[in-house]
Amino acid sequence: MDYAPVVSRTLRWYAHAARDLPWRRPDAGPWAIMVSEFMLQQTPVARVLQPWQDWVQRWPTPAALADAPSGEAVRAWGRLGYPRRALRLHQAATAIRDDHDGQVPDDYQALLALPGVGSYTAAAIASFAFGRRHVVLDTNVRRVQARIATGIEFPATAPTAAERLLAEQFLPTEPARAARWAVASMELGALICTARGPQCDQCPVRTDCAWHRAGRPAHEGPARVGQRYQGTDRQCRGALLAVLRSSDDAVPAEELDTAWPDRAQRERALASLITDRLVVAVGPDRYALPD
DNA sequence: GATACGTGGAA
DNA sequence: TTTCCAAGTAT
Repeated sequence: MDYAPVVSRTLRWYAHAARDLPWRRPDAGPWAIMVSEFMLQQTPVARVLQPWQDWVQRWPTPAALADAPSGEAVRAWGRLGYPRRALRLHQAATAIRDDHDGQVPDDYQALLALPGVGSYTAAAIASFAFGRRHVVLDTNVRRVQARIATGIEFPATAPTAAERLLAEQFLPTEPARAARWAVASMELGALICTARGPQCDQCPVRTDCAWHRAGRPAHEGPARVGQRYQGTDRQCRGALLAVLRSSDDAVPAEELDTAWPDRAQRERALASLITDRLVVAVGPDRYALPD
């Protein structure tokens, strides 16, 4: 199948419809882009904008972040969620400072070796920051591909080998064009080809879309497993960490007690936070963010 | 491959 | 009010 027309139409659409996001501007370097990619993992753009500004201003280089205590990274992460990302970004910054002369690597494999960088993020940084040709397969692109090429409303739970092969067929040969396709196809998924209420009437490739041509058939198969939050260990961890973030000093255990009434769950969550190195025990029954 | 891992806004 | 889901990674 020749997807060149799909690529061309999408690039033409992106040229006028793209959002003006700060990490896409010419003055955003590889490090600023890398910070944005960490923050955007499972987190909407709207919630990332302010924390990203704060981070790149406070820590304009990987070395600047690496030289700060990891607990400060966790504190500055605020309520973005998944605070292990802050820790891994700090670890990645340390590796870049120590092993890459302070420069974000431009090579996919070197990026992939960094903590918190998986196949998506490595490809995204290589593509967006360095103009390299890579399949950038995020949730948006997967949904766009599923609809255009496969004719189904939603892709499988996890990326498959078939999806990667399909993505290769879309990817233009020329690196700069491939990089533009990567960001443009993500944008199409984020703005038009959305999970709920897709705007097919505004879609530049609706005539190329197998799902649209088929009359937008509803998704078959089991509904996705819902992710509960209320009452979970994750919520408990979040509550405990919020207390520690708000304090400049170590916090006595009694103060954590007030943040989560269930003792067994609280202790289990605290232990897991310590295992994850998001929290350290300092002195008898006192806890703090790590150094 | 399934599961754990935060948070908040929109439907 | 409940459910869905948002530029994933690590185990």
